[in-house]
Amino acid sequence: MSERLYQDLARKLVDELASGQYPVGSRLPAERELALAYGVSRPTVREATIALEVRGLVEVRLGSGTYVVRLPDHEPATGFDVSAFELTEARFLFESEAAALAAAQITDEEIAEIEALVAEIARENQDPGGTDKADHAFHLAIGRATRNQAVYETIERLWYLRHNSPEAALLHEKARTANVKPVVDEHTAVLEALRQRDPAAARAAMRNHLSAVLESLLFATEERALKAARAEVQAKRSRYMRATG
Amino acid sequence: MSERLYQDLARKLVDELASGQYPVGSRLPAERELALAYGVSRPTVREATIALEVRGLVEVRLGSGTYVVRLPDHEPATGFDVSAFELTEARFLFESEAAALAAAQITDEEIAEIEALVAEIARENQDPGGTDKADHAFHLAIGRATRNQAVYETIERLWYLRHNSPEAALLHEKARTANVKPVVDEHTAVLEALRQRDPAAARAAMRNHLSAVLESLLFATEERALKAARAEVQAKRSRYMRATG
DNA sequence: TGCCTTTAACTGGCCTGACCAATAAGCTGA
DNA sequence: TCAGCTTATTGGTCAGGCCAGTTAAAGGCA
Repeated sequence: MSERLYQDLARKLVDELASGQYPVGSRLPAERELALAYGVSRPTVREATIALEVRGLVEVRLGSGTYVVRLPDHEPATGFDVSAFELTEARFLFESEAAALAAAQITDEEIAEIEALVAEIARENQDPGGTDKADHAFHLAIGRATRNQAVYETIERLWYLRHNSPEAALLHEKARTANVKPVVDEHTAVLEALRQRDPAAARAAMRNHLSAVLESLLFATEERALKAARAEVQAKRSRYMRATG
Repeated sequence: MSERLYQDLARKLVDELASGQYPVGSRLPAERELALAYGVSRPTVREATIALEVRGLVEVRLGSGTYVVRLPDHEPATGFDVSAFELTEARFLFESEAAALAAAQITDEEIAEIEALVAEIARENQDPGGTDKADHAFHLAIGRATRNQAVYETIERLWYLRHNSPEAALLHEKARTANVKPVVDEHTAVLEALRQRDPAAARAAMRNHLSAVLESLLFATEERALKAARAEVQAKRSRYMRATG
């Protein structure tokens, strides 16, 4: 109730779409009609329809009307509350297969690109305050080599979710700095398998890499829990000391 | 250029966010200032900011201002133009592994649920005009059994994309009606592997199922191309007849 | 002097009413 | 019957205004 009017109206419209009142392809009432029906002004109606348009639910055609593009059913969750472990596990499952698919049809140019990225990853790891852009590019390049847009976007999405989970990013950073050397070797192994055009080897190398990431992530989680427990013990101890002074 | 003004403005604002001009947490200029700066009216500015808000880029706080929530980098593609083949291939890669993971930890309750869904799928296939809701529920139930939110959401997302590609849905429908019987057997095989808690068998059964879907999809594609070619020949022939008639 | 309250200058939320441009349906005339 | 014109309808945008929530500066009190 305390929502802004246009949000309230947008929600109502989504509900009506979901109820099947307006099938795909049908036209919504004119803005002036909606304004009258819901007791709001036309600018408010426009704001609500724009919200629906951005979500890809409707299409607004000048001089014609606003039409239903798709129903809000099955709308995928935003997925901002996935744990780092789950994300990496999903990548472990998915990117291994993607690597195998990529190995079957990768071009020389793509291999050269990935080779350069592995070198860049080595450089990144040297730098203590370095980013993981090359690492990102590495995994995306493999996704691109699958020649499958759905695979590519899924890899991209999983990485994206990781970057939008503060906890995940923190743990990853922690885990990454812990073992610099192996990470490069793991990437090199993937590259070598791709160069051999060996799907099974590529799958194995990627599984090995991501299971290592998973392991170091679990290690970081443990370490963090231990640190938190120690801090708690310390706090209790000092409180006890003060009390018993 | 031919974009609507608010879309144009929204794009410009996104560009400025991407350029780092406004870091996360900072405040954008007031609506009245933006209107003046870009030579548009305030309602237009409001429409643009609402578009950004729906995309999760900014947060609008009444009486305070609009603040940057996240940068538009790494924004995942909307993915509305993925072909049916690519989607199914991605599912083939991903859901097989998900089934293996699920087999390792599925509960008796979940097995019973999936069992009921397989029966429901059989019923759906009897009905010529039936939906594929049970099929959908089947795959989601396996995703849930992985105890991994990221895996679940990815499966959900791939299915969702399928339903939003008109071409994909059509081909699927075509492919589905072509081979009713095998589909039930394939689902039953997956169920049996899950019941045995056998990851390798579950992976194999799911791979078998989705590769069958992939095959029938290719068949439908061929058939459609043939039909289109025939229609084209027919059209040319009749035109020739009229011309020479 | 320093803290707290008050107040006034913002900011977004929403409205009225209007004009323009693109569309599409209806009309008209051939 | 159909092409071309007319006109009602629809979204696109603007101007200007009032209200309500927020914030920080100004002022009062201790």
